[in-house]
Amino acid sequence: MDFEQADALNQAIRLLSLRHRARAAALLAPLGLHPGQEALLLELARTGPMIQAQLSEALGCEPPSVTLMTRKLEATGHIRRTPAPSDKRASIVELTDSGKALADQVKQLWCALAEETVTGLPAGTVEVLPGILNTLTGNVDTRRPRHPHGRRHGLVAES
Amino acid sequence: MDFEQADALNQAIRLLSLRHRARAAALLAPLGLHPGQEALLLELARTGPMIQAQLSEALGCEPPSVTLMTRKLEATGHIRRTPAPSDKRASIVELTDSGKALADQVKQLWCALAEETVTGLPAGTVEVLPGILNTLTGNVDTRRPRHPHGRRHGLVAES
DNA sequence: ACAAATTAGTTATGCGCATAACATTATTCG
DNA sequence: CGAATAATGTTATGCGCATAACTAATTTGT
Repeated sequence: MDFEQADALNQAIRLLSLRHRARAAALLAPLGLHPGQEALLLELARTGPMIQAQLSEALGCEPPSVTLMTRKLEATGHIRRTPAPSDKRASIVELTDSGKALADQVKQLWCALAEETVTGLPAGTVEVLPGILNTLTGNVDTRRPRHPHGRRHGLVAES
Repeated sequence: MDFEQADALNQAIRLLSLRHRARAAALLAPLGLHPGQEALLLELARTGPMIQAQLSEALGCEPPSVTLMTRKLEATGHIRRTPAPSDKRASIVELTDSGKALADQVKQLWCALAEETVTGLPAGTVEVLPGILNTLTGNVDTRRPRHPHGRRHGLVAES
């Protein structure tokens, strides 16, 4: 691949990251949220109470980031952290009532943002887009074991 | 669009941002660069000496970000900032020799990263991918001129 | 059983990015 | 002209994200 093509691609990804995040920030600001925090709330809404290590895995960011994010969301009263009885190292994170309400609002915004994002795309593209993006992500994902040519989009839980 | 679809899309964009940036960081680290800085070097290599305001526009980030990034790249000796003779407010930014050499190395990495990123994509997808991503970016870009259509599809108006 | 290795979480630090408030210089216009 | 306005850049501050170094708790292996 020549540099022109490569640069167009990398630049496009970088710009999409910046603008999509900026747009998310603008939408989330009225709710008192910063971009990144919504993902944590949505994950808790989807999966229920969980350990920070699981959050780190689900969100795709490192434990220290989770520590700081949960601390701030706890300070604003949207989540609660309680020590896990079965493991004295771990702390269980869960949504408070205000956190649940906020997550519902985020869901609304999230739909609006997605629709805004894909406006004007060629027919049929919207359906395959998430798959394409996930393929790209998988290709550069260093934290999760690489499946060389594995065609299996495993819906199976890994042991 | 229902929440499942919207979430899949937004989440996919967020994760791609994180992982692509992380992969870029891993590739750039041996060169002593942090992700984001490579874009500045490449822009200077592409366009030649320019004002910080132009860099801000080209990179799609705000002037204070440019101030800090240029300061750090100047400290590491890769760029040079000289006062503009025609405009006492502005400062001209340009690559030093070491900066030019570094930019060339970045170009190599950038090609490798792009190829790695698009591995395994359906035939024909690679060619249209940058265009798709740019469409998405344009749809959520608040700093650029609004969509050519007068029609505003956004659900949240920013007065 | 107990030392070694792993795992959960935190603290410290640094970068890129943002907004807000500000100083300085250019430009526009009454 | 001179005053209002716009543009360039900086400082201060804050968030998300990262890595490195650390503590404390749990699991493993012999």
